Amino acid sequence: MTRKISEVLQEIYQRLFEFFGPQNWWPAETPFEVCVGAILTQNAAWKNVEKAISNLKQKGLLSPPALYQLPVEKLAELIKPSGFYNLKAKRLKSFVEFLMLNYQGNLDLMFKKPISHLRAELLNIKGLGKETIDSILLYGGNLPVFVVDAYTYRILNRHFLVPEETTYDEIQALFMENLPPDPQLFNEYHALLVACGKSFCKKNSPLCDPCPLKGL
DNA sequence: TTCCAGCATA
DNA sequence: TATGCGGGAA
Repeated sequence: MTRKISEVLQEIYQRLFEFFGPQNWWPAETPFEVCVGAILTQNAAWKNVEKAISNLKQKGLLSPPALYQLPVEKLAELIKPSGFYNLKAKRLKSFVEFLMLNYQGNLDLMFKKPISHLRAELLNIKGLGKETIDSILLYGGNLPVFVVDAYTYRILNRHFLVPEETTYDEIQALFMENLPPDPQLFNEYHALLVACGKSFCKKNSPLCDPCPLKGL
């Protein structure tokens, strides 16, 4: 008797929530801070991103107009702790330019666009990939988009729920077609998968025995 | 020395 | 498909 995917996904969520509790994502004061954090945290530890964001905050630069004016070299210097700083400075500038030129720097306006249109628009910005964009949509815009990341893939794959070659879109569809389209649920679910990935489902030496998903 | 809330390029 | 990008923490 093979269980329905939706039941398995619900059980994963329940187990993780009972073990870890609410994760309170995304740690940011404003939607714009979510966007900046989403770009800065690309393949970087969040602790280091916090330092970079703190630098921007201290200088009063954490707004679309301020970053729009700031030279990319200055920006790179300030976000150094988050790593890949020259690259990420360009990416931040690209996003802010997009936001200023198309939405007058107004994120509320941007998030009013139909999700599929907006997602396609954002995908055209160099340096914004699917995970970054979906994080912005879900955590910045409170839109019902499921965020997939390396932890999500690893956890599903190790439990034989998806094969090796599964794509981002396929994993995203798996969640979105088998769960109610609830932003709060998607918010908590992704955050819990990250928590599980960091604590147990590690890249090289996974701790399967004490993992809350053991025996799934 | 590894690894991190990825992405673009060749 | 592999590689560059990179500082900071474990």
